[in-house]
Amino acid sequence: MAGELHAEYGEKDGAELETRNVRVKVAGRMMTRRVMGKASFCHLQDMSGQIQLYVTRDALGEKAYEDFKKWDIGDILGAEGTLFKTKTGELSVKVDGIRLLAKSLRPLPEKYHGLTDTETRYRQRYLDLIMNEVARKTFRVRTQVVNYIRDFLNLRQFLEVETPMMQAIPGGAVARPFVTHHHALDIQLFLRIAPELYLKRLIVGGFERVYEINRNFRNEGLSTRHNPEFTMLEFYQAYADYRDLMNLTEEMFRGLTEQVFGGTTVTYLGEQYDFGKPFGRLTLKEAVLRHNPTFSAADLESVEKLAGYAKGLGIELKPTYGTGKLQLEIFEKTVEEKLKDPTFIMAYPTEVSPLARRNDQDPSIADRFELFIGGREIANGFSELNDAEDQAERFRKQVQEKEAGDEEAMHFDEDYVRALEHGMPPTAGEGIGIDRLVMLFTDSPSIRDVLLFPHMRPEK
RNA sequence: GGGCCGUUAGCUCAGUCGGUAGAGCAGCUGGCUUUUAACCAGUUGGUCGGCAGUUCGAGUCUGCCACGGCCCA
Repeated sequence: MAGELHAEYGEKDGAELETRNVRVKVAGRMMTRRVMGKASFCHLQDMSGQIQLYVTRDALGEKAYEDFKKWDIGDILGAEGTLFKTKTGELSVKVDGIRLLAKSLRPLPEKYHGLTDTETRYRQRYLDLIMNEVARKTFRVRTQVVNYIRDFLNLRQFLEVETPMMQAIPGGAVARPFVTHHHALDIQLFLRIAPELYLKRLIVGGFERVYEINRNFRNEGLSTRHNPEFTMLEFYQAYADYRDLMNLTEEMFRGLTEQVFGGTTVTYLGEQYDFGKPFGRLTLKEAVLRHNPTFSAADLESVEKLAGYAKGLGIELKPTYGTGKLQLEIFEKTVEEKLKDPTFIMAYPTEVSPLARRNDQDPSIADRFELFIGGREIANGFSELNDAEDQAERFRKQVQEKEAGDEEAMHFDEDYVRALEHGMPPTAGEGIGIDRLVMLFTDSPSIRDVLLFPHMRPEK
């Protein structure tokens, strides 16, 4: 491959290459071509990079050279010959055999400006990958990130598992699902919005450390941060609590930056984030008070005060909202985007955390955290609710909200409650949005930049 | 869902006041044995996103629609 040749011979000088007479075979797509009568140069591109070919009539013969001149940029060629350096010092192959392996019937985008039209880049990703090094780099980093996370968890005795993508009861998150139908069973099925309830069934089953990296589907609008299908990591560790996971997350992210960047500084959209220093940690209420100086701690416990304040912020309110939901709404409106450096927000209201364990001292809050970086939610974790009766009660509350018209509220999952009745050890679990994480690590402004085939409206 | 911007040759883009649609690259023909945005000469290529309207005349003005981008919800 081209990259290997540059790595091995790029530093050698021309005289040394000539005496060693290194024979090589290369294959790839012809990206450039410069014909000068009886001799030509072109570049072949493969997965590892590019290598220049020097193609001459003298080395190939009249017939083969005439054929070569008819081939187009974009064609896929195989060539063999010996390595040498041109007078400008570029490692090249002096070709004595060349073949057309696949014909390109359509012209490639223009070589200088390349392909910049965003719509074409997303719809015809193959062209984007052929033309843009930045796109190739982005998807390599994506794989690197996922590989690192797998290694990190595998090393700590987590077991990677796969749980149903098609579920009769969509659970584990607050979101509107996609609906489909199973003909043979004649039942309605939902594409999963989260794997959470299945992974915790595995904890009940004795797999005390499990994780899954896979797709979730949510029937929502599209934006620079939302795609209907997206990739989540969820992991669960028995005999751990949410604080253990905060520490684990911090360690994982710090290691990840070192792996991807060789340091702990991440630049995203022109701003720098330091993953080397300890991540910030404060409770949701502390965060709200800090960014809303006119608001007092007592106000945070008053529905009237909260609702009045929220209304002033232009937040749309529903009569079912309690203090917890109102606190969260105010937090999202006034604090979230300001959390630039990695920051854990802790102690979420139980009201908005239907699967999380209540705090032992204050049952109105849950032992839960979210991690924010660059003003965006990256991770969500908590000590899991393992009290079957409390869980049944919270499902009932969700069903009431669903009946009141909230399409995103949860269903009652009887089998999940039954599993909890068999006893689930104290467990902490966490979800990390892989796409948003990759956006951060590839300096991508849109989620579409980190999805190989983002969802688009059909062309016609 | 709302607002703003965009859509002209395969690609990247011009197009003045409403008056016969242009350039570079790619393609095609010819020349050129160390080029690299190769070069030189010649040349082909258009449902100007779609449909209506105004006008003697619309790429250009107006309306509606489609797709995309950004911002907001």
